[in-house]
Amino acid sequence: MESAAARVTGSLRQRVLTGELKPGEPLSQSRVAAEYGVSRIPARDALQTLAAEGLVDLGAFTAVVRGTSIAELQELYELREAIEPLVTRIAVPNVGRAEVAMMTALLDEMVSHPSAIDWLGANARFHALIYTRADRTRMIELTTQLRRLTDRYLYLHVDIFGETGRLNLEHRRILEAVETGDPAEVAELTRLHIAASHDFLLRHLLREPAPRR
Amino acid sequence: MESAAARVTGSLRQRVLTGELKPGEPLSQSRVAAEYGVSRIPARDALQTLAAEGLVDLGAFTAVVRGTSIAELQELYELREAIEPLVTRIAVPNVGRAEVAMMTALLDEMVSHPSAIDWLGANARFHALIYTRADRTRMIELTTQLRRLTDRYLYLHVDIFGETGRLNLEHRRILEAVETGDPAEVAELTRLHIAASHDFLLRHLLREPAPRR
DNA sequence: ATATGGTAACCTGTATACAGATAGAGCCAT
DNA sequence: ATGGCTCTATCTGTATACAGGTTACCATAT
Repeated sequence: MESAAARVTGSLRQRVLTGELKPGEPLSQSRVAAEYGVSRIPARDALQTLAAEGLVDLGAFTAVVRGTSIAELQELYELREAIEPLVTRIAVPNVGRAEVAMMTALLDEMVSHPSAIDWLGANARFHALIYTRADRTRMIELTTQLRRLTDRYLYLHVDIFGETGRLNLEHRRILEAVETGDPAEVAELTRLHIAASHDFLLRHLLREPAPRR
Repeated sequence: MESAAARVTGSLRQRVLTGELKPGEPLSQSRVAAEYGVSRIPARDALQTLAAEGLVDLGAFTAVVRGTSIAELQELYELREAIEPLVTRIAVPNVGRAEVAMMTALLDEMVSHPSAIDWLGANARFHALIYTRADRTRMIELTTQLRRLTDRYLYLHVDIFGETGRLNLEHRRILEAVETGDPAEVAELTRLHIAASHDFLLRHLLREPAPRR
């Protein structure tokens, strides 16, 4: 069974990620509680969880949907570029046929032009299939969290579909290197893959009017 | 003013870190609440916070003080070795005389043989003085958290004082490189500093009977 | 027009109360 | 004696209630 708090957390997370709840929007415990038909306690739990994930700010007065900034984006990508290649290097020797098969399927799924949310989901699962085999619980948790936060920038500021071609190609290269079984090569491709997304986002953000609040 | 939840969180954190609360010890909301003379809600908040920090496990039935393992230690140090040199490289160009002066004072403090808890505190502040100047909120937060978790292993399993000589020397080298203003050099010295602590802990842990639960 | 003070609406932190879930002790059958 | 079952202690999740604190607005004074 799923607790009310978990349900609210999951729903709010989606709504913040997709931009339905906009940066700066206040999320009071009472209103969240009323909206989901629960009491304030699970609403409060959900907001605390999301705050720990970095999706909302827990101000003194009321919680607000966290804003975005180029400085934060920079920081998030610096972390991803440091950690994901590390996990990759550790994981690749343990990646077997089962994972390769599933990654191939996910690659097809991404090529078949799904919605943005589905594409990003498949993308996350693609990389997760490698990372899981590193057997590093905390690293994987951290990676998931960082990826969620950067994906938010994609949702909010960018139309992905100009780039899926390049991204699909990079994924194919990564998959090939996985099959070859060269950890350092996969790690380096992963780093480049992340750096490319960073550049891509940066180009779009610098073109936008002003960082939304 | 400090909320009841914050007070409980801080106190429990100390008690878990120093080993007064041992790995595996159950922490029920009710007992924590009773012990601190508060209601269950702030106790619950405190346990959630500590769970997010990785100091307790939030099982289905009751929260328990998180255990230690060589695998987790490995993972924590891998992360620290990846992130702290990165923050260092970014921060060093912004470190000024004020920081160097304070770091010198902290170094003296550490040389003067304080208690383990004070030594570790000064040590944390020493490195934090560099990191702060990187202006990377999330990285610093993450670094703080990782350091706390590894410090716990020092408290639980090791008597530091065999090693303070080496550690003080490494700190002095780091400080010198900071004064010279060579980011790459400070970053590398930091990485080695962390790796040395990892090795040190590992040697002691492998000598112990069994990983405590 | 601008500054000031008071008030109402809203929000959080915390306490208390209740229902459902879980673990462990003891009992029963084999 | 042992395996399984039931019962009770305890625990968590959630609802509701209350006591401050904060914000914003409006009326009033300058």
